[in-house]
Amino acid sequence: MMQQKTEKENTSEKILTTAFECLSANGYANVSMRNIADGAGVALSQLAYYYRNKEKLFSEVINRMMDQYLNEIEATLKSTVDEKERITSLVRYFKDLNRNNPKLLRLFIDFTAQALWIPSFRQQLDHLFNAITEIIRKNLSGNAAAINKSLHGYSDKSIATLIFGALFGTSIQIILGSDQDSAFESLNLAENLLY
Amino acid sequence: MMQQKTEKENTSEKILTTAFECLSANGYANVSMRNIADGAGVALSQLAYYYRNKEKLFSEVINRMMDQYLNEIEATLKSTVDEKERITSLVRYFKDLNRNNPKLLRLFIDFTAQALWIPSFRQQLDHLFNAITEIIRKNLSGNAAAINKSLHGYSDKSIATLIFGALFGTSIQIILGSDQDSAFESLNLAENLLY
DNA sequence: TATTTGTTCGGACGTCCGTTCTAATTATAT
DNA sequence: ATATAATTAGAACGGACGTCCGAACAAATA
Repeated sequence: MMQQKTEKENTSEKILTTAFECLSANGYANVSMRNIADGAGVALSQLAYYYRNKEKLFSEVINRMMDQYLNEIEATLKSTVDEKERITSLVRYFKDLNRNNPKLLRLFIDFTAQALWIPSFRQQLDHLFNAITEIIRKNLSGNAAAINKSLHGYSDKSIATLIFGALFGTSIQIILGSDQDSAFESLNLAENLLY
Repeated sequence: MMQQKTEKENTSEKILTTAFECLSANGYANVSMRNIADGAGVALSQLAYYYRNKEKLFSEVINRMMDQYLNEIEATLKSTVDEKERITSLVRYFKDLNRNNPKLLRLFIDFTAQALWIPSFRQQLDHLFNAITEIIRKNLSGNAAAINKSLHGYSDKSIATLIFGALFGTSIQIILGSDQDSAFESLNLAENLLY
């Protein structure tokens, strides 16, 4: 029946959104399956029923976030007509993330650390890194030329990796540092440098 | 007596070095006090005797590393006579870390994630971030001038934060990515960009 | 030697964890 | 209505965890 099917989707979905909230607020190691079950208002065994185990559940949370935000990034870039401004708008997207969505950044930083020790997470994160740097690489256009004017022999991929590294590394300092405003200025600096 | 004092230092020291090995190999969440006690060949209760609890023990491990490597960095920079080369040699130091001391980088990445949830770790990491960016800031000399030739209004601190962010973020990609060599090229690129 | 002080040890406590199992309930199909 | 499958709830399992305690031991003092 329709009713039952939507109920089911609601249950699995509620688990997933609750898992995101718990994980982004407390981190993978500090969140138990019981926390999530209680938060979602479902029985503990439901988590295993829909997602098998904790690792797969977290993996699914990350997958959702990856899909959503990679699409957002691509959409943002496509809507930027001036090619030279595309990298700039990407930096702006990162600034928005820091300002308005620190939960997501915390989730990804925590996931990054987990990926050090859990092979399946590592593979998933590698995919994310490649997707992001590939997006950057495709939108370098003018920037790469400017860089290669003075330096030679560096691939677009290396440039993209460095740019993403700067954005990611600076975001970590913003999230964790004591004077976040000062660190945030570094993203403004990055935006101007890349224009 | 002398004998007894060195014995004591040996025990506490053995715990500390074993803790470093365990933590850099498996991460804070995956290492138990029993693992460390077994690895060091001492009784479990010795860990509490010398370091009170797990959090303090890890904190002490990090403190040691901070002292050691901050000193190494300062020494490296002081031995670089040409002022314009100092940032370059700092990037080289980071490259060495990626090549020869991935254990340490893993430890710091894991510690960074823990700092998201544990206040005392966060404070400690903030201190480390400030120390590193301050070192970079003091040694900018020519670089800042070059940047400020085209851009105005950005403090040396912002520049230093961005540089460290780039080094840290790129290192994370090197440690976790599947093609590490390609990511490593980004550090070479950073070195050339900053010269 | 007797006493005090600093170490070391093994073990136990209570708690929380992820996972699994069984029984009950509900929906679907015959 | 009855049988079959899907879904739910709750309890229980075995294990690992950080922490704590009291006894045993060694060293230093006097």
